[in-house]
Amino acid sequence: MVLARIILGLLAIAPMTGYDLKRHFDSTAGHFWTADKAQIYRTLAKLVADGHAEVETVAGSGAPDRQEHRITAAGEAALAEWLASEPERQTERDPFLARVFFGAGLDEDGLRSLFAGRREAVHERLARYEQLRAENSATDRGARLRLVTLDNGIAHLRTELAWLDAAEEELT
Amino acid sequence: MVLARIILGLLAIAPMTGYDLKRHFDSTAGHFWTADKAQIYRTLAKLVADGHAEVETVAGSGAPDRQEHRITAAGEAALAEWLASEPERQTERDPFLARVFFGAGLDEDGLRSLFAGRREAVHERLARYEQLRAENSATDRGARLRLVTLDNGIAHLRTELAWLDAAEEELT
DNA sequence: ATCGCCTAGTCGACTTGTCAACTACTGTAC
DNA sequence: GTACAGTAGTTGACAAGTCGACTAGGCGAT
Repeated sequence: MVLARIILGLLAIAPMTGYDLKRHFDSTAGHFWTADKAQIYRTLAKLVADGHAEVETVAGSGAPDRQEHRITAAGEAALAEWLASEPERQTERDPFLARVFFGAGLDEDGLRSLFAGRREAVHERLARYEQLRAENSATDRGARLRLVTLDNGIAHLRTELAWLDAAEEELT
Repeated sequence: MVLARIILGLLAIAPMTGYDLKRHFDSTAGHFWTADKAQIYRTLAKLVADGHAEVETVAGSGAPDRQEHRITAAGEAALAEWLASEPERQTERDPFLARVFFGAGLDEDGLRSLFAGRREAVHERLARYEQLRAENSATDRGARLRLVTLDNGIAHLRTELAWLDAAEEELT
């Protein structure tokens, strides 16, 4: 459900193919949602079946044909309805924290490498987000809202780094 | 897979019933994982089938019988193996941020109530975590590790509140 | 020329997670 | 005296997400 709405939201910004959507989930939308491409294509098919989107096959110039998906009026209504509805409650799920939680079953070295791996992953993500942040500017309200969610990701990654410092300090 | 390991980890701390596990996911483990009770009972059955846990029926005094699950040696080995294995990569999924991302489709009031709802939910969670934090002390390495993950949750919730302030400020 | 990568999309099998209903007993509040 | 909340567990139907393999053409490098 959420994925269908997010795709609808992306289609509302611009018509896209499943491939384009996948790239968005791997970059601009990656800080709040991810999706497998199989799932993306299936969801697109469902959106079309529900009349929330339309397909137009665009002949690819030197590339495969593109199935451009465009949001319909019904789709826009469904999106607006979702936005105004009660937010779904968040389910926290962090396998890294789970490992730390049970870290007693790990020796000092194992724990250290667990933290080191996390640190690296967070740094990588942070670099990507900051790059993205620098590439975009808040031209209108929509862009400003999108940037603000990116700032959320950046803030949390910085918090994670600070926590890593404190945690490693405390567990010495 | 992760849920099975987390349950194994909890059983390694103390033998438990599915009901006990559910309460843990709703409290002490809730900051890094949640689980539906149907899923918990099914996973427990799988752990028993795999020889990672054993069941013992304890007659309930005035209450229903309890199916106490105890980790086996094989289960402990599986848990240790998981802890030492490559961490699964994190999939960020936040429906609230998704809503903000597409917030252009919402009027000022809708956006305000979206933020207000989040703020309230975060406050509530933070209060729960801080309560938990105050109730527990770091007696040994295991307890220290568990508390440190709780601190992670607290740090992120505080960051979220700060971000909410900044975001609302910026979007005025 | 052949290998790997990018674009673009499809399919089947599978795992994981969610929802709602249902059984069954106890203790407490109204 | 009965309605509700808590303990304890089960089941079926679904929805959501993951993985790997497959087709198919184009482009650049070796």
